[in-house]
Amino acid sequence: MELTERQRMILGLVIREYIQNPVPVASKVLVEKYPLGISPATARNELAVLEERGYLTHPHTSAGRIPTEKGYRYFVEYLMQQVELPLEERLTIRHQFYQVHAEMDQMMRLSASVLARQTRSAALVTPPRAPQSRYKHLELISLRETVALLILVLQGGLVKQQVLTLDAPYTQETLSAIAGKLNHLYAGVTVDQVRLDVLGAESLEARVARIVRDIMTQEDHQTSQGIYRDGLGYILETPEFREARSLRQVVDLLERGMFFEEMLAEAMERGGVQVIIGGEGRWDELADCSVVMARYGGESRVGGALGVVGPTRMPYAHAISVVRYVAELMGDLMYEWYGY
Amino acid sequence: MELTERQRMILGLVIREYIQNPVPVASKVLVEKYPLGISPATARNELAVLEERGYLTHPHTSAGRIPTEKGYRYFVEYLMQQVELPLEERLTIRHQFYQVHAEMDQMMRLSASVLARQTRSAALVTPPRAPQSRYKHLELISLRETVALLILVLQGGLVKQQVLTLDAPYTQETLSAIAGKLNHLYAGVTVDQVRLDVLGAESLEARVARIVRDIMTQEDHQTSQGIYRDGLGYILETPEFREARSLRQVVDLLERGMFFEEMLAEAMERGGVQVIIGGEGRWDELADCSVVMARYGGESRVGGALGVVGPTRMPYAHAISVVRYVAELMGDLMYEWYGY
DNA sequence: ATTTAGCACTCGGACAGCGAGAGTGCTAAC
DNA sequence: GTTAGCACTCTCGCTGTCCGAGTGCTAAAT
Repeated sequence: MELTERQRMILGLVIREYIQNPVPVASKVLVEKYPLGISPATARNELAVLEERGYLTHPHTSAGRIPTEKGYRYFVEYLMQQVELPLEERLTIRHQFYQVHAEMDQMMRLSASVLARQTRSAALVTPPRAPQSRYKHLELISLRETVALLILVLQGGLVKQQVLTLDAPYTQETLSAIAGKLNHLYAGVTVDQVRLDVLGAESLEARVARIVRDIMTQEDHQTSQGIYRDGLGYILETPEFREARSLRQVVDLLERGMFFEEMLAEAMERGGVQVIIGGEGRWDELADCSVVMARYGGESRVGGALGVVGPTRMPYAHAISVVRYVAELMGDLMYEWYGY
Repeated sequence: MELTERQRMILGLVIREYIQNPVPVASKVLVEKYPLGISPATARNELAVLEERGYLTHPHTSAGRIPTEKGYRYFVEYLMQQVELPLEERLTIRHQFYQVHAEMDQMMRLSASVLARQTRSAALVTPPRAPQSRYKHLELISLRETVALLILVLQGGLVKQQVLTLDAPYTQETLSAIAGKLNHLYAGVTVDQVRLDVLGAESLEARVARIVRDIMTQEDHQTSQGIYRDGLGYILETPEFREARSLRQVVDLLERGMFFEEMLAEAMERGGVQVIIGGEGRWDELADCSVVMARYGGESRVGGALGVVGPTRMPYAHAISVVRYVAELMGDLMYEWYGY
């Protein structure tokens, strides 16, 4: 039931050929283009076997073969040789990262842009998230007499802000005092350790503390907020989406980015670069798409995900290399900046 | 050379009809659908005049009329009656804004989403920008021994952050002292008033001050950073873009959002809701698109822009109402939060 | 037992021709 | 100025035909 070496060879060639140019590949071009030392007839026999096994298929009787999802899967799993990204490309990418300021938002935007450009696919980057956010520092800054800006820093350097309308004028000193008090009280706590009962119920402290708790709660539960996207346009370039079929669906999906959270969960578990081909039966909208994604963020539990979305007919080897490299780069920088 | 009342009437009807369903409108359907009290032949004569004048065209000899850009322009300028948004719709929108936390990012995301959904078009929202950023407050928070988080608040509540790697361990107290010193020194200054010479060249203060200056400089010059987008998918739904022609270009343009900055400049000048039809000769990529945009942000000089991008065949009256309403709403909230 | 040559067969895509239908422009009458 | 009538034009969908590509099968060759 196993495939022979030659069959594997041929399968690989068909897929490579098809990825390179998206027309069904015929037995003839196969033997002409590659020195297999067999005749078209033999190739046809082998192709027939591969089709029977479910790795290839036929658009219609008198057409060449195109890969099935199973075919791609086999290719990615066993046939594709993992190459490290060529030095030149690594340098191009690395170079761009050097220009970025030490700020998470900028880095994510950049990552998305780099991924998109290098793979000519749509790219997504989610912000890093800790499983449990922890209080680090609070700051209250008076903007006007009765309006203050609340800045909450969570462990790991995530900064949240909110405007606060006060019921009475407060000086900066009073505000700073309140912030100082809460900083002392809440240093390092998680959301369920935020105790409100020690504060006067109607005091400003209590109100601020409630807001802090709300923000932390939101942060722990929120999904698909602040995802960075880029290269949506590339999707439109791929021939398979020229005739908009489910294109709208795909773009919608990318805009919402919901599925990504789900996939993220798994990527978190498994680690390494994940390849999801044709929605893998679970995401109908991604029927003709593949997703290559990876977690970034070192050994610790705080991290995010990033990846690209393209047609199933995607240069997997290259995409995987790029995704892996960018993920590593982001991980390194995060470590450098935040220490995890 | 002026149009007669009846011609204006007919032009309006043709455009309305065409907007409602995108097939060339024929003389016959015109007289059948609307009680003009004229025969198809008369209508044809009038249509011929309108075509001669450049308000309408013909895809081919035996087809009905479709509006030209000039036609749309005339429509928007003189024929379309400006209606206020129906109460129900206003409530729907307003309701959504009540759920938002008092935070700029969230509000912009929400605005984009609301605009997109209500107009079924792509929507863009730029962040508010002051012509000159002013220093408000600085905070240095120790993350680890040799890593600190720099948080800079600009006048108006814009928060910038950056990670700082220190050359030696500093305690939180030392950092706070430095921040306090700079806060005292730089209260309310613009970027060109940031003086570095009063600080020891090699001190951490000086380094922080330089970073502050850099951030402010960047903020004053940066363009099209942090634009929020939504509803890109709607573009794909419009029949005129079904057959991707310059679709790619349009999507690209939206992703980069560059043109928006340019348009913003003008919108800033003129005020009110701007309508740019078919790129108006200046943006080729927007050939079949129209943009409805407005400035938000009260009388003061700090504000941003928001708008929607759809096909030239766009329900202008509605789009304009929605854009105006959302702009007002954002302006109000900003005033409430930040006082301008 | 595998490989190969040969050949019939099938299917899609391009092309041309055709007819129907829609809608105009023109002319002449109202 | 308006309208009826009519010829004319152009698109669109349908049909039939042809061509070429590529397969699957069979029988011969290695």
